[in-house]
Amino acid sequence: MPRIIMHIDFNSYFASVEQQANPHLRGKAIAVAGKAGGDIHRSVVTTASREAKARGVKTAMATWEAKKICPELIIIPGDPQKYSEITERFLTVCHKYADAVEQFSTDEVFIDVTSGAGNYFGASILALMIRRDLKAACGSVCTVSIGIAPNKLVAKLASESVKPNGLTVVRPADVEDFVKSRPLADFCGIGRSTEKKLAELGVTSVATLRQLPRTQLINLFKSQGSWLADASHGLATDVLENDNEAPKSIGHSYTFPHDLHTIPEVKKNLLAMCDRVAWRLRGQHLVASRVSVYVRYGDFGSDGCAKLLHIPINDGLTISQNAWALLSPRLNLHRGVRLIGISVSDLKATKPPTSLFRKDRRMSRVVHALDVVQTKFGQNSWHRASTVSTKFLERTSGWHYDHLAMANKT
DNA sequence: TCTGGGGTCCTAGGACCC
DNA sequence: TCTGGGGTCCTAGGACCC
Repeated sequence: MPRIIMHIDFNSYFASVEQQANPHLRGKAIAVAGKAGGDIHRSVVTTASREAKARGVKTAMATWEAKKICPELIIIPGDPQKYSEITERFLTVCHKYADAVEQFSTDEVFIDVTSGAGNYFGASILALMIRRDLKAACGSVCTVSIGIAPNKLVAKLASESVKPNGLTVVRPADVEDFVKSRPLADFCGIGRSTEKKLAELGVTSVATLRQLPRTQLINLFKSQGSWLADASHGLATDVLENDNEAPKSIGHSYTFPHDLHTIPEVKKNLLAMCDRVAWRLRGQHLVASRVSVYVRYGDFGSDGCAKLLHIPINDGLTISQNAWALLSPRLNLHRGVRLIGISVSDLKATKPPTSLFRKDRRMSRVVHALDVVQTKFGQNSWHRASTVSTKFLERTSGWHYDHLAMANKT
Protein backbone atom coordinates (compact mmCIF):
# COMPACT_ATOMS: atom_id res chain seq x y z
CA MET A 1 0.00 0.00 0.00
CA PRO A 2 1.43 3.40 -0.91
CA ARG A 3 2.29 5.49 2.10
CA ILE A 4 1.85 9.20 2.76
CA ILE A 5 4.91 10.59 4.50
CA MET A 6 5.21 14.10 5.87
CA HIS A 7 8.52 15.81 6.57
CA ILE A 8 8.37 18.78 8.93
CA ASP A 9 11.36 21.05 9.13
CA PHE A 10 11.68 23.94 11.59
CA ASN A 11 12.97 27.03 9.79
CA SER A 12 16.15 28.53 11.31
CA TYR A 13 15.41 26.52 14.42
CA PHE A 14 17.76 27.76 17.16
CA ALA A 15 17.65 31.32 15.88
CA SER A 16 13.82 31.32 15.82
CA VAL A 17 13.68 29.97 19.36
CA GLU A 18 16.01 32.77 20.51
CA GLN A 19 13.92 35.38 18.68
CA GLN A 20 10.78 33.94 20.23
CA ALA A 21 12.33 34.15 23.70
CA ASN A 22 13.66 37.66 23.23
CA PRO A 23 11.48 40.12 21.25
CA HIS A 24 14.46 42.51 20.84
CA LEU A 25 16.07 39.98 18.52
CA ARG A 26 13.07 39.69 16.20
CA GLY A 27 13.58 41.02 12.70
CA LYS A 28 17.34 41.17 13.26
CA ALA A 29 20.25 39.27 11.76
CA ILE A 30 21.27 36.85 14.49
CA ALA A 31 23.33 33.70 14.57
CA VAL A 32 23.52 31.00 17.20
CA ALA A 33 27.11 29.82 17.66
CA GLY A 34 29.01 27.96 20.35
CA LYS A 35 27.75 27.57 23.87
CA ALA A 36 27.53 29.80 26.91
CA GLY A 37 31.02 30.03 28.42
CA GLY A 38 32.66 28.76 25.25
CA ASP A 39 35.00 30.62 22.95
CA ILE A 40 32.89 32.18 20.21
CA HIS A 41 35.93 33.11 18.11
CA ARG A 42 36.76 29.53 17.31
CA SER A 43 33.14 28.52 16.63
CA VAL A 44 30.99 28.29 13.56
CA VAL A 45 27.42 29.38 12.96
CA THR A 46 25.00 26.66 14.08
CA THR A 47 21.90 28.47 12.85
CA ALA A 48 21.39 31.83 11.16
CA SER A 49 18.10 33.71 11.38
CA ARG A 50 16.15 34.39 8.19
CA GLU A 51 17.45 37.98 8.25
CA ALA A 52 21.06 36.81 8.62
CA LYS A 53 20.65 34.27 5.80
CA ALA A 54 19.43 37.07 3.56
CA ARG A 55 22.77 38.82 4.16
CA GLY A 56 24.73 35.74 3.19
CA VAL A 57 25.35 34.16 6.59
CA LYS A 58 25.32 30.40 6.29
CA THR A 59 25.33 27.44 8.65
CA ALA A 60 28.84 26.13 9.43
CA MET A 61 30.45 29.44 8.51
CA ALA A 62 33.17 30.60 10.91
CA THR A 63 31.82 33.34 13.18
CA TRP A 64 34.60 35.79 12.20
CA GLU A 65 33.71 35.24 8.55
CA ALA A 66 29.99 35.74 9.26
CA LYS A 67 30.78 38.99 11.09
CA LYS A 68 32.86 40.13 8.15
CA ILE A 69 30.05 39.78 5.64
CA CYS A 70 27.36 40.93 8.08
CA PRO A 71 28.86 43.36 10.65
CA GLU A 72 25.53 43.98 12.39
CA LEU A 73 25.18 40.24 13.10
CA ILE A 74 24.26 39.47 16.70
CA ILE A 75 25.88 36.26 17.89
CA ILE A 76 24.02 34.36 20.60
CA PRO A 77 25.57 31.41 22.45
CA GLY A 78 23.51 28.23 22.11
CA ASP A 79 21.25 27.02 24.90
CA PRO A 80 20.68 23.27 24.39
CA GLN A 81 18.29 23.06 27.34
CA LYS A 82 15.98 25.66 25.81
CA TYR A 83 15.99 23.94 22.41
CA SER A 84 15.28 20.50 23.78
CA GLU A 85 12.24 21.86 25.63
CA ILE A 86 10.86 23.27 22.36
CA THR A 87 11.70 20.02 20.57
CA GLU A 88 9.62 18.16 23.15
CA ARG A 89 6.63 20.40 22.40
CA PHE A 90 7.26 19.91 18.67
CA LEU A 91 7.20 16.12 19.10
CA THR A 92 4.07 16.22 21.27
CA VAL A 93 2.19 18.00 18.47
CA CYS A 94 3.45 15.46 15.89
CA HIS A 95 2.40 12.49 18.02
CA LYS A 96 -1.09 13.95 18.20
CA TYR A 97 -1.52 13.49 14.46
CA ALA A 98 0.43 10.31 13.64
CA ASP A 99 1.22 6.92 15.09
CA ALA A 100 4.66 6.67 13.57
CA VAL A 101 6.96 9.61 14.32
CA GLU A 102 10.66 9.59 13.53
CA GLN A 103 12.74 12.39 14.99
CA PHE A 104 15.39 12.91 12.32
CA SER A 105 17.22 15.67 14.17
CA THR A 106 16.48 18.35 16.78
CA ASP A 107 14.43 20.29 14.27
CA GLU A 108 13.13 17.74 11.78
CA VAL A 109 10.64 14.89 11.92
CA PHE A 110 9.11 12.41 9.53
CA ILE A 111 5.59 11.26 10.26
CA ASP A 112 3.51 8.61 8.55
CA VAL A 113 0.00 9.98 8.01
CA THR A 114 -1.26 7.25 5.66
CA SER A 115 -4.13 6.12 7.85
CA GLY A 116 -4.81 9.45 9.58
CA ALA A 117 -5.05 11.48 6.37
CA GLY A 118 -6.52 8.92 3.96
CA ASN A 119 -5.34 10.80 0.88
CA TYR A 120 -3.14 13.70 -0.20
CA PHE A 121 -5.88 16.26 0.23
CA GLY A 122 -6.44 15.02 3.77
CA ALA A 123 -2.69 15.21 4.36
CA SER A 124 -2.62 18.88 3.30
CA ILE A 125 -5.40 19.69 5.79
CA LEU A 126 -3.46 17.81 8.46
CA ALA A 127 -0.35 19.84 7.63
CA LEU A 128 -2.23 23.09 8.20
CA MET A 129 -3.55 21.83 11.54
CA ILE A 130 -0.03 20.80 12.61
CA ARG A 131 1.30 24.21 11.62
CA ARG A 132 -1.43 25.93 13.68
CA ASP A 133 -0.71 23.75 16.72
CA LEU A 134 3.03 24.30 16.45
CA LYS A 135 2.57 28.07 16.46
CA ALA A 136 0.44 27.74 19.59
CA ALA A 137 2.94 25.42 21.29
CA CYS A 138 6.25 26.99 20.25
CA GLY A 139 5.43 30.62 19.49
CA SER A 140 4.46 32.78 16.55
CA VAL A 141 8.04 33.35 15.38
CA CYS A 142 8.47 29.62 14.82
CA THR A 143 7.63 28.50 11.29
CA VAL A 144 7.99 25.13 9.60
CA SER A 145 8.36 23.92 6.05
CA ILE A 146 6.35 20.81 5.28
CA GLY A 147 6.73 18.27 2.48
CA ILE A 148 4.25 15.50 1.72
CA ALA A 149 5.17 12.59 -0.57
CA PRO A 150 5.11 8.79 -0.90
CA ASN A 151 8.49 8.31 0.81
CA LYS A 152 10.98 10.03 3.10
CA LEU A 153 13.43 10.91 0.35
CA VAL A 154 10.88 12.88 -1.68
CA ALA A 155 9.08 14.30 1.37
CA LYS A 156 12.37 15.84 2.51
CA LEU A 157 13.13 17.18 -0.97
CA ALA A 158 9.64 18.66 -0.97
CA SER A 159 9.93 20.45 2.39
CA GLU A 160 13.34 21.77 1.36
CA SER A 161 11.97 23.18 -1.90
CA VAL A 162 9.99 26.00 -0.28
CA LYS A 163 11.47 27.86 2.70
CA PRO A 164 10.44 29.37 5.00
CA ASN A 165 6.91 28.36 5.84
CA GLY A 166 6.37 26.19 2.75
CA LEU A 167 3.87 23.42 2.12
CA THR A 168 4.73 21.21 -0.86
CA VAL A 169 2.66 18.20 -1.83
CA VAL A 170 4.10 15.67 -4.28
CA ARG A 171 1.53 13.06 -5.31
CA PRO A 172 2.85 9.71 -6.61
CA ALA A 173 2.05 10.69 -10.21
CA ASP A 174 4.15 13.86 -9.88
CA VAL A 175 7.22 12.29 -8.28
CA GLU A 176 9.23 11.77 -11.51
CA ASP A 177 8.81 15.39 -12.64
CA PHE A 178 9.29 16.91 -9.20
CA VAL A 179 12.51 15.00 -8.51
CA LYS A 180 13.87 16.01 -11.90
CA SER A 181 13.53 19.66 -10.94
CA ARG A 182 15.65 19.39 -7.78
CA PRO A 183 19.41 20.03 -7.58
CA LEU A 184 21.51 16.95 -6.79
CA ALA A 185 22.98 18.61 -3.69
CA ASP A 186 19.50 18.77 -2.13
CA PHE A 187 19.21 14.99 -1.95
CA CYS A 188 19.69 13.65 1.56
CA GLY A 189 22.50 11.20 0.79
CA ILE A 190 24.40 13.19 -1.82
CA GLY A 191 27.10 15.14 -0.05
CA ARG A 192 29.97 17.24 -1.32
CA SER A 193 32.15 14.27 -2.16
CA THR A 194 29.52 12.39 -4.17
CA GLU A 195 28.46 15.57 -5.93
CA LYS A 196 32.06 16.18 -7.00
CA LYS A 197 32.55 12.59 -8.14
CA LEU A 198 29.33 12.80 -10.18
CA ALA A 199 30.36 16.13 -11.71
CA GLU A 200 33.60 14.50 -12.90
CA LEU A 201 31.40 12.04 -14.80
CA GLY A 202 29.49 14.91 -16.36
CA VAL A 203 26.51 14.38 -14.07
CA THR A 204 25.29 17.70 -12.72
CA SER A 205 21.52 17.19 -12.67
CA VAL A 206 18.92 14.53 -12.04
CA ALA A 207 18.28 14.35 -15.79
CA THR A 208 21.93 13.49 -16.53
CA LEU A 209 22.07 11.10 -13.57
CA ARG A 210 19.14 9.17 -15.05
CA GLN A 211 21.14 8.58 -18.21
CA LEU A 212 23.91 6.65 -16.44
CA PRO A 213 23.36 2.89 -16.46
CA ARG A 214 22.72 1.39 -13.03
CA THR A 215 25.61 -1.08 -13.51
CA GLN A 216 28.04 1.76 -14.05
CA LEU A 217 26.78 3.54 -10.93
CA ILE A 218 27.19 0.37 -8.88
CA ASN A 219 30.73 -0.13 -10.21
CA LEU A 220 31.69 3.37 -9.22
CA PHE A 221 29.70 3.90 -6.02
CA LYS A 222 29.16 0.35 -4.66
CA SER A 223 25.93 0.14 -2.65
CA GLN A 224 25.42 3.88 -2.96
CA GLY A 225 25.27 3.44 -6.75
CA SER A 226 22.09 1.43 -6.58
CA TRP A 227 20.60 4.00 -4.24
CA LEU A 228 21.55 6.82 -6.66
CA ALA A 229 19.84 5.07 -9.57
CA ASP A 230 16.63 4.74 -7.55
CA ALA A 231 16.84 8.22 -6.03
CA SER A 232 17.05 9.82 -9.48
CA HIS A 233 13.47 8.57 -10.01
CA GLY A 234 12.29 9.41 -6.49
CA LEU A 235 12.19 5.75 -5.52
CA ALA A 236 13.16 4.76 -2.00
CA THR A 237 12.29 1.95 0.37
CA ASP A 238 13.08 4.04 3.42
CA VAL A 239 11.13 3.25 6.59
CA LEU A 240 10.42 5.36 9.63
CA GLU A 241 12.92 4.51 12.34
CA ASN A 242 11.88 3.82 15.87
CA ASP A 243 12.66 6.75 18.16
CA ASN A 244 13.12 4.60 21.23
CA GLU A 245 16.24 2.88 20.00
CA ALA A 246 19.26 3.12 22.27
CA PRO A 247 22.13 5.22 20.93
CA LYS A 248 24.99 3.44 19.15
CA SER A 249 27.66 5.79 20.42
CA ILE A 250 28.06 8.66 22.85
CA GLY A 251 30.78 11.21 22.35
CA HIS A 252 32.06 14.62 23.20
CA SER A 253 34.51 16.82 21.37
CA TYR A 254 35.81 20.24 22.20
CA THR A 255 37.88 22.91 20.48
CA PHE A 256 40.13 24.60 23.02
CA PRO A 257 40.31 28.40 23.20
CA HIS A 258 44.08 27.99 22.57
CA ASP A 259 46.03 25.07 21.19
CA LEU A 260 47.50 22.79 23.86
CA HIS A 261 51.24 22.05 23.90
CA THR A 262 51.87 20.07 27.06
CA ILE A 263 51.00 16.57 28.28
CA PRO A 264 49.42 17.71 31.58
CA GLU A 265 47.06 20.07 29.70
CA VAL A 266 45.99 17.32 27.33
CA LYS A 267 45.55 14.72 30.07
CA LYS A 268 43.60 17.09 32.30
CA ASN A 269 41.17 18.05 29.54
CA LEU A 270 40.83 14.49 28.33
CA LEU A 271 39.83 13.34 31.82
CA ALA A 272 37.25 16.12 32.20
CA MET A 273 35.76 15.23 28.81
CA CYS A 274 35.70 11.50 29.60
CA ASP A 275 33.85 12.31 32.82
CA ARG A 276 31.16 14.05 30.78
CA VAL A 277 30.83 11.11 28.39
CA ALA A 278 30.71 8.67 31.30
CA TRP A 279 28.03 10.73 33.01
CA ARG A 280 25.81 10.55 29.93
CA LEU A 281 26.54 6.85 29.56
CA ARG A 282 25.46 6.10 33.12
CA GLY A 283 22.45 8.38 32.69
CA GLN A 284 21.20 5.97 30.05
CA HIS A 285 22.20 2.92 32.07
CA LEU A 286 24.77 1.83 29.49
CA VAL A 287 28.28 0.46 29.45
CA ALA A 288 30.70 0.75 26.53
CA SER A 289 33.16 -1.73 25.04
CA ARG A 290 34.90 0.54 22.57
CA VAL A 291 36.77 3.76 23.18
CA SER A 292 37.65 6.08 20.28
CA VAL A 293 39.77 9.16 20.50
CA TYR A 294 40.36 11.85 17.92
CA VAL A 295 42.70 14.79 17.82
CA ARG A 296 42.80 17.84 15.55
CA TYR A 297 46.02 19.81 15.44
CA GLY A 298 46.62 23.50 15.02
CA ASP A 299 47.50 22.87 11.36
CA PHE A 300 44.09 21.17 10.96
CA GLY A 301 45.64 17.79 10.35
CA SER A 302 43.96 15.10 12.42
CA ASP A 303 44.48 11.65 13.79
CA GLY A 304 42.27 9.13 15.52
CA CYS A 305 42.18 5.59 16.77
CA ALA A 306 39.93 3.19 18.63
CA LYS A 307 40.16 0.10 20.79
CA LEU A 308 37.83 -2.70 21.77
CA LEU A 309 37.85 -3.52 25.47
CA HIS A 310 37.28 -6.92 27.01
CA ILE A 311 35.46 -5.49 29.98
CA PRO A 312 32.70 -2.90 29.35
CA ILE A 313 33.15 0.34 31.27
CA ASN A 314 31.21 3.43 32.26
CA ASP A 315 33.40 5.54 34.50
CA GLY A 316 35.32 8.60 33.39
CA LEU A 317 38.68 7.63 34.85
CA THR A 318 38.80 4.25 33.10
CA ILE A 319 37.61 5.74 29.80
CA SER A 320 40.27 8.39 30.13
CA GLN A 321 43.03 5.87 30.93
CA ASN A 322 42.14 3.88 27.83
CA ALA A 323 41.90 7.00 25.70
CA TRP A 324 45.29 8.20 26.89
CA ALA A 325 46.86 4.79 26.20
CA LEU A 326 45.55 5.06 22.64
CA LEU A 327 46.45 8.67 22.12
CA SER A 328 49.81 9.15 23.83
CA PRO A 329 52.00 7.06 21.46
CA ARG A 330 50.87 9.05 18.43
CA LEU A 331 50.40 12.49 19.93
CA ASN A 332 52.48 15.24 18.34
CA LEU A 333 52.48 18.18 20.72
CA HIS A 334 54.64 20.37 18.48
CA ARG A 335 51.68 20.77 16.17
CA GLY A 336 49.49 22.05 19.02
CA VAL A 337 46.25 20.28 19.97
CA ARG A 338 43.25 22.26 18.74
CA LEU A 339 40.51 19.76 19.43
CA ILE A 340 40.06 16.50 21.25
CA GLY A 341 37.18 14.16 20.57
CA ILE A 342 36.27 11.20 22.69
CA SER A 343 33.59 8.68 21.86
CA VAL A 344 32.42 5.38 23.28
CA SER A 345 30.49 2.75 21.35
CA ASP A 346 29.54 -0.95 21.38
CA LEU A 347 27.04 -0.02 24.04
CA LYS A 348 25.07 -2.43 26.18
CA ALA A 349 22.67 -2.12 29.11
CA THR A 350 24.40 -1.84 32.48
CA LYS A 351 24.73 -4.86 34.75
CA PRO A 352 25.26 -4.43 38.47
CA PRO A 353 28.93 -4.09 39.46
CA THR A 354 30.47 -7.53 39.73
CA SER A 355 34.06 -6.81 40.69
CA LEU A 356 35.48 -8.99 43.44
CA PHE A 357 37.81 -6.24 44.57
CA ARG A 358 36.75 -4.02 47.42
CA LYS A 359 38.58 -1.08 45.80
CA ASP A 360 36.41 -1.35 42.66
CA ARG A 361 33.18 -1.70 44.61
CA ARG A 362 34.10 1.33 46.67
CA MET A 363 34.85 3.28 43.49
CA SER A 364 31.44 2.47 42.01
CA ARG A 365 29.80 3.79 45.18
CA VAL A 366 31.76 7.03 44.84
CA VAL A 367 30.79 7.34 41.17
CA HIS A 368 27.16 6.79 42.07
CA ALA A 369 27.33 9.42 44.80
CA LEU A 370 28.84 11.92 42.36
CA ASP A 371 26.03 11.17 39.89
CA VAL A 372 23.53 12.00 42.59
CA VAL A 373 25.30 15.31 43.22
CA GLN A 374 25.44 16.11 39.52
CA THR A 375 21.78 15.29 38.99
CA LYS A 376 20.86 17.61 41.84
CA PHE A 377 23.30 20.48 41.34
CA GLY A 378 24.14 20.40 37.65
CA GLN A 379 27.07 19.77 35.37
CA ASN A 380 29.71 21.83 37.16
CA SER A 381 28.82 20.74 40.68
CA TRP A 382 32.03 18.69 41.06
CA HIS A 383 35.44 18.51 39.43
CA ARG A 384 38.33 16.13 39.86
CA ALA A 385 41.15 17.86 41.70
CA SER A 386 43.48 16.84 38.86
CA THR A 387 41.40 18.66 36.26
CA VAL A 388 41.31 22.07 37.89
CA SER A 389 44.03 24.65 38.50
CA THR A 390 45.36 25.22 42.01
CA LYS A 391 43.95 28.74 41.98
CA PHE A 392 40.54 27.46 41.06
CA LEU A 393 40.74 24.90 43.85
CA GLU A 394 41.71 27.53 46.41
CA ARG A 395 38.89 29.75 45.34
CA THR A 396 36.23 27.08 45.39
CA SER A 397 37.45 24.29 47.64
CA GLY A 398 35.04 25.06 50.49
CA TRP A 399 32.13 24.84 48.13
CA HIS A 400 33.31 21.55 46.71
CA TYR A 401 33.99 19.90 50.03
CA ASP A 402 30.49 20.82 51.20
CA HIS A 403 29.01 19.13 48.21
CA LEU A 404 31.23 16.07 48.41
CA ALA A 405 30.31 15.62 52.04
CA MET A 406 26.68 15.72 51.05
CA ALA A 407 27.32 13.16 48.33
CA ASN A 408 28.90 10.75 50.79
CA LYS A 409 25.91 11.00 53.10
CA THR A 410 23.60 10.28 50.19
C1' DT B 1 42.95 35.68 14.45
C1' DC B 2 42.03 30.00 10.72
C1' DT B 3 36.56 25.76 9.52
C1' DG B 4 31.94 23.10 15.86
C1' DG B 5 29.84 19.30 17.81
C1' DG B 6 26.54 15.63 17.88
C1' DG B 7 25.78 11.41 15.50
C1' DT B 8 25.22 7.00 11.75
C1' DC B 9 26.79 3.87 8.30
C1' DC B 10 30.02 1.72 5.01
C1' DT B 11 34.39 -0.11 3.17
C1' DA B 12 39.25 -1.41 2.93
C1' DG B 13 42.65 -4.04 4.61
C1' DG B 14 45.36 -6.57 8.11
C1' DA B 15 45.45 -10.37 11.48
C1' DC B 16 44.05 -14.63 12.54
C1' DC B 17 41.73 -19.17 12.22
C1' DC B 18 40.67 -23.49 9.94
C1' DT C 1 60.00 -25.11 -6.14
C1' DC C 2 56.00 -19.90 -4.31
C1' DT C 3 52.43 -19.55 -0.34
C1' DG C 4 44.85 -21.28 -1.62
C1' DG C 5 40.58 -19.79 0.08
C1' DG C 6 36.75 -18.82 3.09
C1' DG C 7 35.34 -16.66 7.17
C1' DT C 8 35.52 -13.52 11.13
C1' DC C 9 37.16 -9.88 13.90
C1' DC C 10 39.28 -5.63 14.35
C1' DT C 11 40.87 -0.78 13.32
C1' DA C 12 41.28 3.18 10.27
C1' DG C 13 39.21 6.26 7.60
C1' DG C 14 35.75 8.36 4.85
C1' DA C 15 31.07 9.81 3.67
C1' DC C 16 26.83 11.33 5.12
C1' DC C 17 23.26 13.90 8.13
C1' DC C 18 21.79 17.92 11.22
